[in-house]
Amino acid sequence: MRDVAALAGVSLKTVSRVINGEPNVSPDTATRVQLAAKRLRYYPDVVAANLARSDRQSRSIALLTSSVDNPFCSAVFRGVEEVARERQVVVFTASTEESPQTEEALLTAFASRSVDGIILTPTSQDHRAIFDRIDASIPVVCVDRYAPGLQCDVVTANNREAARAATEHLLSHGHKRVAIITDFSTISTARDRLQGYTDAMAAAGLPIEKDYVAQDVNSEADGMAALCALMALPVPPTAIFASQLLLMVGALRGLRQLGLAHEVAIIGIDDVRAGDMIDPPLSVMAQNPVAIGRMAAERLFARLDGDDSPTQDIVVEVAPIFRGSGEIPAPANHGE
Amino acid sequence: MRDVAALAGVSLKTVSRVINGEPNVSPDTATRVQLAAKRLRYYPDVVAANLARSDRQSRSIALLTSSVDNPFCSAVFRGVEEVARERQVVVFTASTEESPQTEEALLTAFASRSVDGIILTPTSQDHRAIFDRIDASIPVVCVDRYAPGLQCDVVTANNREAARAATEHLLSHGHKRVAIITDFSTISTARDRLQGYTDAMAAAGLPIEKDYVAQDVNSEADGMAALCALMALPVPPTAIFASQLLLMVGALRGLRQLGLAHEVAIIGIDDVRAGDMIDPPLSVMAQNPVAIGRMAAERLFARLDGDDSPTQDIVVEVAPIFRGSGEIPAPANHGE
DNA sequence: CTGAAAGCGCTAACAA
DNA sequence: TTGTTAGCGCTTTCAG
Repeated sequence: MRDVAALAGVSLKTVSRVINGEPNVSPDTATRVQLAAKRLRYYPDVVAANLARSDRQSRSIALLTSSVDNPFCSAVFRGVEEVARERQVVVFTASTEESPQTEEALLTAFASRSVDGIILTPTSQDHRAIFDRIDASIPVVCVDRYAPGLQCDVVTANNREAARAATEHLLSHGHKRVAIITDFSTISTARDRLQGYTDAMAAAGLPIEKDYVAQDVNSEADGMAALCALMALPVPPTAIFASQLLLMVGALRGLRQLGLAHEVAIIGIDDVRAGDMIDPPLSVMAQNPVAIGRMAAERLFARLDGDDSPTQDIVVEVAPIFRGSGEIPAPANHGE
Repeated sequence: MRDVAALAGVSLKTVSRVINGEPNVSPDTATRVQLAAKRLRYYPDVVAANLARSDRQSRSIALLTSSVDNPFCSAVFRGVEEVARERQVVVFTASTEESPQTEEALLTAFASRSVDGIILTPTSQDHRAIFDRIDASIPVVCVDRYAPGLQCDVVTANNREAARAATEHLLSHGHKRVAIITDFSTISTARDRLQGYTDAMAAAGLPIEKDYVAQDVNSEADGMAALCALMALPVPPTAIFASQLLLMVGALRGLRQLGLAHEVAIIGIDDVRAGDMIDPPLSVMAQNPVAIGRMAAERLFARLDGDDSPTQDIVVEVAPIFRGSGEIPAPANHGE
């Protein structure tokens, strides 16, 4: 920058003005500076500029999800990226692996880099300690889940209702023995979905069999294992509600392996690529993760723009897609 | 930091020393500083620190892929993230959308943020202009594809061989009319795969029918459209090689819609989640995108560590997974 | 072992 | 319209 100023025969401040398109620069001074910058291949250092700038915006945000590799998370990322790009904001991304320690380390790392805001899929049960540090200064928006003790905007799917509708759908096909396979109960999403399942069962006057509730299942492999355990029960379920994409895939693989893929009904949450071509075609309650990501980013930018209204809980509806796997009827001799 | 120094009754430099764990600080001065830092909830600003530091490392890298939402890309990201995290380096990610303009804008944005290095899935055909700016200062590693005129480390799959093997596999099941559906020919990966297809056809003494080469197909929807066009030919192909994940899914959907999913053989590149449960089960040449991402990151960090050996071309082998869709034999009356 | 001064690349506030 | 001075939060250099 010094060199540019020298070559153009102006002061540093004038260069700064030209670079930033500030007014009050004579056109020919401006062109002289631009030429000099071009010749010297000068590009401003936005990091240094942001350090000096009084509003101290870094024009960067951080997105923390459970794994960048997870299709739901990367679709959320997609939505976030779209709105960030419109605002010329870049985004750091990292995976928490559902580990509170990793989450805290990442949060600290990004806060130290003075990101303007954070979009978080919270892992920890208690974020107080972390947010003692971040809270005041950096706006946070939670996405997909909320966190106890964390007062911030939240964007989630209507998990409870989606789970209720999914379960009810199974019940409407004559099933009475409906099992649920669900994620870590530390995750609000999993708790809400379990609640929706419970709601539907209660509404139908059916008891909740403890054996039919497979909790803390968190991977495709575990989903398959959980399914096998369910089917090995003395009185196995006739329908399965898999409360997460990976669990659905794992469970269905289990059913196929047991030769039950066309006997036992299964419905999941989140759509899978090519889910229509799977045998049997997947019935799912489809979230719209890109929209969820967009909304979270919009909320974050609103905060950055000075919105200090009370925190919002944005709930996004979930769309049923019934393709077959969830419409397998209960066996005729269901009376046992 | 000033406040910490004041509270601890020491100079700025001493605080800096304690924070960075530099030697030559008496233990009790150190604890005094640490206590003060804790009390004041002081956390260093790593951005400002990096600005002042002579080596000027930002401990950040950028990853540019076609879309963060693409399963191949996010798996690469996963690999990159794993090795970046080991080094306490954060990563910016962004999608180029296969647009050279977007790519250039992102490259400039990240260079202006002085990332230490860049991992890139190149879109442009000519990167000279961009790299005039970046080349000297910021190491770049290409991943998945290489770019003409770009002298840098590259990590790709063995695309040509994978395509050759896939095509040969179809030929070995008696097919003679084998079509290829492939991506933009500006993409090196697509060109190499087309070459592999050509290799296999030539080795079998078969001509390349222009009509059987569907190029510049770049989405699931377009893949389906391309498939339908192929099957509408007077003499349609009996086997399809889909040179990319999304194209395979689109093409298969087309076959299913035409009721030909069990008549026409199809083999793809890249595995799809639940590909084993699709009807028919997918035969694919599976890349290992996480490994590719890891290797790219390792190469980048080697450069950052001062490795100035000649640029490397790392080629990763592709693993065949034959599950059914690629083993459908040619029809008996294949004579004409 | 510790501190004072200078400066990283840039912008803010004010002056000319 | 332009330039000067100070300073962002930190590290460096060199002197104590």
